[in-house]
Amino acid sequence: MATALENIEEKKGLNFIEEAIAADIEAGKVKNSPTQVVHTRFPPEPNGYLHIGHAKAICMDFGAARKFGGKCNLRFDDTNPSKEDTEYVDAIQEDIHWLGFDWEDRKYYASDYFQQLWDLAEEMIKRGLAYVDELSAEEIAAQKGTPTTPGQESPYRNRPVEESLDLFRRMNKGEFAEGTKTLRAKIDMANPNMHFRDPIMYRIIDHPHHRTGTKWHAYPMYDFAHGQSDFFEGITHSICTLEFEVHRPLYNYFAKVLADIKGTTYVPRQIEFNRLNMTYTMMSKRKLLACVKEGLVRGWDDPRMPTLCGLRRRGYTSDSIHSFIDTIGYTKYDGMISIKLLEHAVREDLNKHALRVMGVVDPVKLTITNYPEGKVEMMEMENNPEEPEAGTHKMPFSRELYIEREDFQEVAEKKFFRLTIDKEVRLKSAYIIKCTGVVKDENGTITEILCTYDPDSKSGMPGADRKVKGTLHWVSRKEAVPVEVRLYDNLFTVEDPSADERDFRELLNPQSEVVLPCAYLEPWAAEQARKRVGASHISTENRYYQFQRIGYFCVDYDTTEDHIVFNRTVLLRDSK
RNA sequence: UGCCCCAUGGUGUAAUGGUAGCACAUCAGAUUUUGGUUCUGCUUGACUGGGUUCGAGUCCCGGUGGGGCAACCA
Repeated sequence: MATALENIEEKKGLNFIEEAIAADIEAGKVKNSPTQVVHTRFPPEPNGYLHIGHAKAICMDFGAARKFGGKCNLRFDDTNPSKEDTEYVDAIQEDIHWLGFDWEDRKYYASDYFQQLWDLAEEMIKRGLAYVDELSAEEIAAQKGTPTTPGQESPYRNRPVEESLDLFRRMNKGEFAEGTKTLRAKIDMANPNMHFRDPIMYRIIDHPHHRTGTKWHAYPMYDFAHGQSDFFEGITHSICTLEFEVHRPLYNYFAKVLADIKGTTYVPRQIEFNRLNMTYTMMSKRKLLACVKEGLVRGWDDPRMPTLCGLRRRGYTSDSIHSFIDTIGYTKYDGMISIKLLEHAVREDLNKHALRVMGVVDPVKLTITNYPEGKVEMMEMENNPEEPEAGTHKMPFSRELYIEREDFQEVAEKKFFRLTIDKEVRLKSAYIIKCTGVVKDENGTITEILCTYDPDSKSGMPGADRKVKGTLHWVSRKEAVPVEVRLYDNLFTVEDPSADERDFRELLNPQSEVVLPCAYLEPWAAEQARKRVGASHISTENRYYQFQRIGYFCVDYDTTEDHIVFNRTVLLRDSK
């Protein structure tokens, strides 16, 4: 049988966590664990939707298991019924699958372990390692001390074991009000690590639990649930973010207690990495929830949200998320990642796969005065120059077209090489045209551009080989399909919204979503988009397009047979 | 004024005591029927002071700077 280590093609390229795991394998620690393979877990709290930061954790947890031939469990960390809900449970599973990971038959809940946790707590009381406290939250906070001053012991700290046991059992019968009693670990009120100052293990919560209903009235705290759940599942490596670093000694303390009671030497190991911070983005679930609840965005899956469902709706592919995560890496340095890196990742992926179409977002009419009225030619266009096998499609060309308003300047600035009076420009996949004049309305706004075309310059003909400085995209006015286009930009106007002293609502970018109700799209693309009606949000068929020379766009879920909606995922790189 | 952690170009990340490399960004050029893509090139880096060593980005000590810890949240 191959050892787990041999499953790694190359030991190089491992990040520091994977190196630690490899070392544990080598040291025989993994073999000593219950399942004898590298066993990780992804432990979301079902109190919100997953965001790009969670994707980083998911790739770590599931990725490490995959890399070492081990397993990764999905475990919902549902120890606080007042915040959690099943709505989130379903969404979380969909997002993990979207990223290409699967927990097989290992979907667990911390609430699966409520009984085991309870029994463990009772055992700890019996061993004199825990006691029921009757101080209020304020009192506990007051006697906890501060990071620089030691705390004081609770007057209930040394009460008889039987008394604590009796009170603890009654805490769970609904006999006491919320906040009146807690179970505390008896450790050390003067410890320099605040987490050792008799941490609360259980508190009373009178709120039905999404899975256990009203069976329990006392619920375990994170510190007394997480590591223990890891232990029950035989987790070898419990990987989490840096803010849990100071919890690790307590994690180890509780693990040792449990191992002693069980009479084993196996204990799970917690390792921490830096969480993802990204410019112009906020990861706080609380604030993200506020954006949703206050209607500041279209919902959890608003294309501006950093949530996985939001990014998906925006047009980000699962592959692009993976490549982004790969490039940012895992370290213990708490830095800030530029959102440009994410955009680069999606451009790189979409460049390879998105179908090229013509869409005019801000149209102005263009008339080719020497082109026959009523004539329509079907021009052939490559679906994807990066992928010739993707084939071609046809689009109609006629006397009256729309081009992009910004592609014309009456008086061209120095580096402008698009359309201007008396100059030639190429209409992509069609003819070379020359501007002869413009028509303006009473306000001086251009309403029509007049051109002539060179009949010998049709794409593919020898006359088309002439060098012209610019190439424009266009659509035929009569055949073009009006579509709604939603242009997206950063949700926030400042690089680091969470560091700003202003309320995050004041930092929202008013231009983060600009809806253009009437952009024009070539008919073939509209036809493709209609195939998306009724498609699942996860499916990728016919979803991603490049509007040539503008950016990448994807069909939005709001699309119906007669109302097509596109989201702008990201602009093309622009070296103008 | 306690405890824990961190420090490599503008940003992020490699190296495992032996030539500081990669990606993104930036800038310049070539190619291009997308000002896209692709290709080429340039510029820019070890927080600081000691120590160990033939040799230190890497190990040790002291500073400095940053992050975390005082929810009955996770």
